[in-house]
Amino acid sequence: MVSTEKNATPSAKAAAKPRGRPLAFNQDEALDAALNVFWSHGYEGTSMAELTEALGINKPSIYTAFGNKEELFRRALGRYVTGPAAFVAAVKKQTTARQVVESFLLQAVDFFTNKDTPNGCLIVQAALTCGQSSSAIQQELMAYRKHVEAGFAERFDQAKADGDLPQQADAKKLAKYIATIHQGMSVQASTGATREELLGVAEMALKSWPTNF
Amino acid sequence: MVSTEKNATPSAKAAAKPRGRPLAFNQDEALDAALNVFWSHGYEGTSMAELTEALGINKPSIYTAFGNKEELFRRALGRYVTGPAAFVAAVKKQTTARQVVESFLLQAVDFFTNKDTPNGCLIVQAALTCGQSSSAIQQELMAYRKHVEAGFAERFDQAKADGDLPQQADAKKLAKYIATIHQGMSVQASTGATREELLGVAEMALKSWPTNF
DNA sequence: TAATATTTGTACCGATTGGTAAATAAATAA
DNA sequence: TTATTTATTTACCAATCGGTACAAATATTA
Repeated sequence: MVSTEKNATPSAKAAAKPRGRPLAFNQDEALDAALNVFWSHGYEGTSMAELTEALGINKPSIYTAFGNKEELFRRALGRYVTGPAAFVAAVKKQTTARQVVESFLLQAVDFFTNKDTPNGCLIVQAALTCGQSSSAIQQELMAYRKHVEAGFAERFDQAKADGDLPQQADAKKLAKYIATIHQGMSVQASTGATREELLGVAEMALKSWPTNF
Repeated sequence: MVSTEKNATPSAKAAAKPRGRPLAFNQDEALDAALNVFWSHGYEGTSMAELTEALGINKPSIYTAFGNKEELFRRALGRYVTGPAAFVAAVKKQTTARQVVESFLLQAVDFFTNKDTPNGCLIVQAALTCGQSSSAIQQELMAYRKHVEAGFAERFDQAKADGDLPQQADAKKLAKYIATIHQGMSVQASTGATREELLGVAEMALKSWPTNF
């Protein structure tokens, strides 16, 4: 079920009036539905038949709107990164490295065990589903992971400059460490770990965090 | 290519002489080949076509020998657990909890990055590949993980009794912690992490291990 | 109204999925 | 040899995969 919605607001930059038959669904709602399916079953584990049912849209409409399955996944992934998983990029704004990683892991626990969304991380879930086709998707996901990890490493280098991490700290190593914890918690969550159990894991992982004091 | 091999040794308990046409392949070698494919691509990511090519055996022979794809996976999984992954159960024989977990993580690093085998852990790899069919396989893998984790928890309880873990230590929590590290390292390994990087992760993870001294 | 543009539903495409029927080949038992 | 048993080969099965041709439906423009 996708609600029909007309853009009834005549804004300043007038939206060009569409010529033909109007879309019977909302693109963003459809993408969110697709995201949920991919998030649950991975890329190759999701069939077009599942998608048509979840989106409430027939296949040809999906193809005219999004291109193909791979493009649909990319669009859904974009929604994921800027939506529910936006906290991953946002935590770097915390004032100290310690606060960054603590905020990251604790938010990840809540995120992974949120009752309203599939358990675990879409990117970890989809990255491991690899039938040697879809290698393009796989490499893209790997690149994204590397990007996130590099972002944390940069943040930790900044922390060393700020003086809230010891000079001898290895930023890349620390980044890979918390990425590994994150991915491990994702696997645990997608196979049934509870919020309390993951909080215990995060707490233990934080104990080994280097300090200047 | 699978070598033909007759059981030429007339042992005490005489092996019943087979009646019909002899098998043209060695079952254990075939299982090892199947294990390698499943290990690389997961359960659903592996097709029977890939298996026939990797084993060098036609499909009907695979089906008469092993039943079906699911049974073949189970058999391969058995070989995995008692073969290359046997160290997981064996490390519990170490004399202290600290030695158990240290030995476990360091061996896991070498195991995950062994050049002669696929990267990462078959069980993590296959557990996340889930197209809602094969839920039987998925639950079996989850049960196995739980079993391993429970085994570590038991070992840590023993360590508390032995006095090499503090009395206030939470055995289940510690077990889930190292299981999470293990799974995270597996994801990292299957997406390209090097031995040195994983050693860094393991080293950091060990820093938070509780001590009595 | 008629003409045009776009989306929809139905029905289908070739390729691949896991799995098998049936004939043939290779062994032992009589 | 002949009968029996088992394994192999070839060729095929229905179901599903991602993707699409085509015509009916619904909108704007003229």
